[in-house]
Amino acid sequence: MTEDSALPKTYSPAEIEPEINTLWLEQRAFHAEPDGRGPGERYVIMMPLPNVTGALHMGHAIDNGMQDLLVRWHRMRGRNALWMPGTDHAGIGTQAVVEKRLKELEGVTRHDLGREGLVERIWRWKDQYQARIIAQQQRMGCSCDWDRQRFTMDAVCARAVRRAFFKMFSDGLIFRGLRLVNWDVFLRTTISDDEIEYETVAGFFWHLRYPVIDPRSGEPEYVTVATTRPETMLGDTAVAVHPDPEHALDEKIAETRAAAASDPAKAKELEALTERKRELLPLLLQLRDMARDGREVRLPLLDRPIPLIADVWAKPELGSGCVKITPAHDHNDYEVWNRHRERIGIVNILNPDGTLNEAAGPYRGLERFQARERIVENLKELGLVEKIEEHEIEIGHSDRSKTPVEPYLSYQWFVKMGDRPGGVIMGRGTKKEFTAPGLVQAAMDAVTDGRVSVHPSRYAKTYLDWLAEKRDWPISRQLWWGHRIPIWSREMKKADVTREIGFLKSIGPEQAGGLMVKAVLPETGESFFIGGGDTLDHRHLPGKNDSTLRVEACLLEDDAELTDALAEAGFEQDPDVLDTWFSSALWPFSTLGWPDPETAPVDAGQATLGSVDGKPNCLDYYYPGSCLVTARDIITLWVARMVLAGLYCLGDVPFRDVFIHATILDGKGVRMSKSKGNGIDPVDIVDAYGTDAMRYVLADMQTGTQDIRLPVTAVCPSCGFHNDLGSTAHGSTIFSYVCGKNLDGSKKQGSCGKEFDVLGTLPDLPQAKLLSERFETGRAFCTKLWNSARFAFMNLRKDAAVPSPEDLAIEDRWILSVLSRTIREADAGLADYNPNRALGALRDFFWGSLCDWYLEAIKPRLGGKTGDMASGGTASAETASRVLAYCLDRIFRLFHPFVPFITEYLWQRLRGYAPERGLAELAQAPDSELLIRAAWPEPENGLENPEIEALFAEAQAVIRLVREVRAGRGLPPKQSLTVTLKPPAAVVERFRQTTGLVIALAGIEKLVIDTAASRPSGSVTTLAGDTVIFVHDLIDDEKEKTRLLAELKKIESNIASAEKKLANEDFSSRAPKEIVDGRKKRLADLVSQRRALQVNLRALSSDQPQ
RNA sequence: GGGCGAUUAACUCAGCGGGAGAGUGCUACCUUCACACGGUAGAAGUCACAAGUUCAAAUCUUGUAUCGCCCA
Repeated sequence: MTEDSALPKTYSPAEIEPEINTLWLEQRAFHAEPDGRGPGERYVIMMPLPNVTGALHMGHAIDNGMQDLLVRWHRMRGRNALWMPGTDHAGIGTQAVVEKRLKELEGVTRHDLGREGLVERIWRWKDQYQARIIAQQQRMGCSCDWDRQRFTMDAVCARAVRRAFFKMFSDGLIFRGLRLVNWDVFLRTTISDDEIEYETVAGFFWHLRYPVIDPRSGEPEYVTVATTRPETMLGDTAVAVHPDPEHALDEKIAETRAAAASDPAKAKELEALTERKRELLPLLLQLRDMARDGREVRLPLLDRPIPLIADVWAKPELGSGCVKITPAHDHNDYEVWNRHRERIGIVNILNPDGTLNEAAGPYRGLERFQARERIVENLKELGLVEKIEEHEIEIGHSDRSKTPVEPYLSYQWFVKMGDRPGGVIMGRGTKKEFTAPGLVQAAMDAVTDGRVSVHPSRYAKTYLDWLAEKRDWPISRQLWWGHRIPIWSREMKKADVTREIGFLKSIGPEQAGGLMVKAVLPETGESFFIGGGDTLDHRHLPGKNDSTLRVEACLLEDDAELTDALAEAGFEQDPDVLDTWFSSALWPFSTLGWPDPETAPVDAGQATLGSVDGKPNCLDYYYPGSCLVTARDIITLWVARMVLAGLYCLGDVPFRDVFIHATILDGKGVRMSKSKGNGIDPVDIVDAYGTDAMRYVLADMQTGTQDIRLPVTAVCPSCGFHNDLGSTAHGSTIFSYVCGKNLDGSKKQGSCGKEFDVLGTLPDLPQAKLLSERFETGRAFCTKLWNSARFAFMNLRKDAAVPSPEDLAIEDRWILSVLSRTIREADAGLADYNPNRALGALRDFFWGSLCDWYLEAIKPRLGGKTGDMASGGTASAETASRVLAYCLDRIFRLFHPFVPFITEYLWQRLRGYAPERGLAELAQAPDSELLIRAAWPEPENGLENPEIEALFAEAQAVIRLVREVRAGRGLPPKQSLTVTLKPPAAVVERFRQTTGLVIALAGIEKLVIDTAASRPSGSVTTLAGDTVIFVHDLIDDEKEKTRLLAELKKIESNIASAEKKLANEDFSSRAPKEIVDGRKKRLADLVSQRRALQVNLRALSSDQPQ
């Protein structure tokens, strides 16, 4: 190639990125297949599947960026690297979004469309968003195997879900139970704890009076209870008082007294408590005795007698000291009910849609908040409202529908997570089968014994703490979008079971293997497995002959013969679907075709999961995987469940490592999210700065300790002014801003002052695009990489001869040495999940060593003739060209996982400019058609040379000092200088070796090296260690004398402190020898510097030549 | 209330027992032929606070304050 065909002058990511993407996709560069590489040579990452609720955000950008970094690194290291992409159906999230849109755009509800109709609409939504997500991921350079992408509801995953459920059901790990759940009255489904957003709002404490039934003499007429939700009183089944109020109060008083010692505010509280004890305790004791006596109060409005009970949930230091108990509508009260089941009942007053049911008597049919008003009004009329206090309350809102969540009593399906009698067989039927005490324990053990290691390790504690509670996992959702629970059930008399399900005996053996029937006695939860087909066994059914049993049939497949037969016999399929996490938990192996990759029903055009050409199938080959990469908020939800699902289904952990990366925050340290108006779309960043720039910055900020703060900039849609949201004033809403308006009301120059919105939901305001200027660093880096490559390409000699070791100049040997150390450091950083460390090492090498020093050093060699070489010896333009080509080859490879597009693009050109890039016996650099498949560089121990590095560092010091003199005096760079070096005789040869370098890089015209030089008149003197540098013809001697005296003073102060340190007996005797020696050396250096300065000063004073 | 993390230059962050670092920003000079998204040089920090351990503390221990996250 010629200089004419050099790179374009400017780096333009928008031009090169699509071209490179096409190249990779055409070459199927991301595709992975089982081959001969052994278990230690495989690298597998299952993408934490983004859900199809919406587009990707910066959280996905960091998550995918980290995964791609690891996958590209391991792929280049020669691993058979599979990165499995896919998307998650996100049951509630997606259904909520689609339902909301239906209502907004078409004014219809899901009940208008019906189950099938709604599901069909959601599939359409999913197709649209899945395509968008994949497009986003491809723009981010994700090197996933697109031939294998999965969706949690596709045929392969659905089959795995069905199998896992059937297996768990058959093992007695799945049961149906009555539980108090978080109910979303808008979506009419239960939601998990982590789908609730808590918000503190102003509310009230209503103090209600419940009349005591038949009060005896001296007894109170009323018991007062306080509540924030008065309508729940309709479901009250008891009033509780503390069983030992005196002791409880004393404890509280003691605690407050201790705190009051240091906090004056507590003193007041202490006083109030003491007062309360004096006034209230007698009443509480009396009520406690009444409770023990079995006395009752009358529930107003419904006129229902309810018992007084003694329970520790009643806090004597709060409110009236008594608390109403509403087991069906409050989690704490539910626990109270569990403790007093024999005395108190449980009454549900709500319908699924949030209206009151028949248990609410006269209030039935009212919406919950209407009922509240009516009830308070009626109680007031009866004189039963003692007082109303203002009170801040925390209200949980469903983060899907934004409506207040109601605790609600309902039947749900659960997985038993705790230890089981006889244990649980894990990986049944596999070679790795073992018995664990229970599912959760198995998952805990895997982390405790190191089969799964968490990075950073502190997150292992989060994982273990959460699992240690061993809570059962609620898996049913009252939704239509998801995997429907494969249970058909009906109730029947125990005596009739044999006759009623006898028809099941007639089914064929094939279907029988996919059928499991269980009978449950609802009152106690006792159950018995009847089995399936021929094995039906009715001998040990629970309950009495006239008991009603619930018979549950679980089907492995939707076999039409079976479902028809069941329907005919009055069985109905459960209407609920499974929690999304149930299918996500199987992701590490459902994607690989579990339970049988050979028959996995992959989509048309996809790579098969079964065995090809005698190679292992994907499941055998790629399971267990290598690493799970995710953010920490998902540890409990997902990581733990994947581990236990993998152990349960396959007997082995799903991955060896868990890499928890940073969370993306905005400039104020607030978690970035679309709904908060601070969410940046990664595609906007890519448009503005390029993918590589984005990835570079994210990798550079991933350190393992800090979260990633990205100050958010809004680009004004009216004038294009960049507004930092942290310092811009809001407009008419909290999601709008005024362009250029500072928080103090002043206006920034160049701004238009018009209002804009950042959410895109305010109809009257234009929406601003959100960026972060933090990414400029990344673009600057890419530009530097581009320009340095451009320079190199213009100078590389295609036909350059391979240098032999003696051809190498000092700068050649130096850069090769530094490069090898850099590779070592980059590897260490990557292996330690510290991209910042790896990238830092690479950048320091590329920018700080290669560009700043090596390229500058070889410019004269590249441009000049053989006789015009900068650093003497046998160095030549050809040698420089070869070394440079080798360095570029290494650099492109090393940076590739971080900035894949630009490196691949430059690699493609480099192959033309320098087809041969190895250094013969010194170092190999085999070519590769694609950089993505090129071999990862290894450190070259033979090239590392500490002596050369030290020699080069000495030359650098001299160069820097001369530059400092130049800059300090404002001399133009063009002005050539005459310099005399006066090194100690012992090291003079060292400086002779680097003369050429110093001349070239310090802009020196004439350099004299003379161990006996005296200070030339008018020269500036400076010191590099104990070498004196004279820069000629610059100043008058008096000024120089003053300057030298100042410098002498500084050195003497340093000497004093060094001497003091060494004189300290404790230091010299106790500190390690190398530290003490280091100090001694430093002191010696200082002393010789002082001597040199003194010599110069004498020369100035006496005017005598030295 | 319990747990985890953070607090280092104006900003964003490294360093985590032995001379305070980087990038951005700032100042001065430089459009020299790869790069002004650049180069050279420079200014800039009681390493949150307090006590302790140590010959030596930004670094280890304890406590305090502030901020963030997770769990109840």
